[in-house]
Amino acid sequence: MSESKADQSDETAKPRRRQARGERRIQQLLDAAASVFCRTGYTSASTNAIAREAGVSPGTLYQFFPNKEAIAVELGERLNRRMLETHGVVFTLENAALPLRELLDAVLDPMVEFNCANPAFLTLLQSSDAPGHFLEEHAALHDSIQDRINELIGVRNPDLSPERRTHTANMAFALFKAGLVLIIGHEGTEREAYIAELKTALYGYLAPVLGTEGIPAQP
Amino acid sequence: MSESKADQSDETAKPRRRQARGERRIQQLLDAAASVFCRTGYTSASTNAIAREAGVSPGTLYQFFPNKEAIAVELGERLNRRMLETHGVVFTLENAALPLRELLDAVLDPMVEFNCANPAFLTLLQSSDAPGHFLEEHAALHDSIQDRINELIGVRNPDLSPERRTHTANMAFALFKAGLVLIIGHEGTEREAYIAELKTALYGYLAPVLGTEGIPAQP
DNA sequence: CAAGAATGCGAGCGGTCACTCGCGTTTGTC
DNA sequence: GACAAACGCGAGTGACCGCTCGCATTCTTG
Repeated sequence: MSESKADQSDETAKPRRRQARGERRIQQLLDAAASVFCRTGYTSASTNAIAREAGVSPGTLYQFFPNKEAIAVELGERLNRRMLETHGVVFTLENAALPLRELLDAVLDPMVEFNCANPAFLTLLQSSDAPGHFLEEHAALHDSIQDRINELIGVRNPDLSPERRTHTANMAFALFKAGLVLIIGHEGTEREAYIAELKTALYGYLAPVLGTEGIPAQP
Repeated sequence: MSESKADQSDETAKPRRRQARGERRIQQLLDAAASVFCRTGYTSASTNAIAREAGVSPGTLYQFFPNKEAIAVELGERLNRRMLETHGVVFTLENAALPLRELLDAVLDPMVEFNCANPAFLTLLQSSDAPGHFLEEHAALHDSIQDRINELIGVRNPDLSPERRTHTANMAFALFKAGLVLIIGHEGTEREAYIAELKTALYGYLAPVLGTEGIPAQP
């Protein structure tokens, strides 16, 4: 899935040459899948419904994905990749040194915006049903974000024990996801209100651990 | 599907006389359902699996429940009823007047204990898939808890605008559920640690709104 | 252009699931 | 004991779902 054209050393001779049309179809199908997953969740989403939403036949769908699970995995990977691009901008050392209030703005605003624009990401992160291998991918998604938070806390407060740091990172992420559900579930000024509430909550939780002041630049 | 021979006026014409054996079966089936729902989620749980777990045949299951949805609804109602008994003890005026730290202990400890003992409750609260009517029941469950929180905030800080109070109650409940997921997902000292983290988070969030001090008794 | 590969289709296959039905067993009531 | 109602069974039914297959169409390449 990941390596499309690289002749990898060992296995999987993949002589599949995609045409531009094919890449376009894949994108259509993933967009449709995101829409259907959001509406019904992973398990209840039927591949026929995804194909219909994409305006293609079931057979065409299986031209590009070996099975239903692969659709969710590929969608998750793509969203995660785009999320990590946001991460790269967001979890920087400069941001980590900011006063807490500004740090939260700098981290949360892009994250919230991304998730409002791509609600499927939250859906995949939350989906607790789903069979076997999908759960592993799910966990990987989770950890990849978790690590960033963990790292940021470590930079900001190096004296914290690793256990407390992990607990704090886990809880902070969980609180963030909980807030996201409310945020995505509302619109307009209501949404803005919940964004503010989420920041308040995280500020109150993290202030004692990370301090409210910024960190001066190191020599 | 729904009511086959219902005289619809208001009451359900229910000439069904249950024997003690039947009530016992119903409890067995609900226990089995709780177990299966927890393991696989609502959608992926099959009625055959529930019947097997309860040690009865599929036909017997349908002697007591008209369809799969009704099982989840009845289970939700029973758990909610038991939860409300806990609520009654927990959301009292005396508790509302306590210093915030103790208020959180008084409210959260029983709630956490209940949810650890009945993980199906969280599963039903979280289940985002599930078809039509189940979602209404789900929302009702949700609101019934939400109202209690709303009320407690109102008693504690009557000057808060209704909108802010609702936002605060929603967010507090969301944070609680997020913490519960972590708590139920761990055991032993890890679990204790996350309980402490959840209390810290809620304290940090609620302190500016509710105040940290207790409220003296009114004349 | 010709040939082969990639794309596209949709009826249909095997399987699972929610739910039913006919019939046998237990229980309560007179 | 007699009768009806509640309980219990499990093979079976229809619907849906993931996925396949044979065949038609479109693109790339030489």
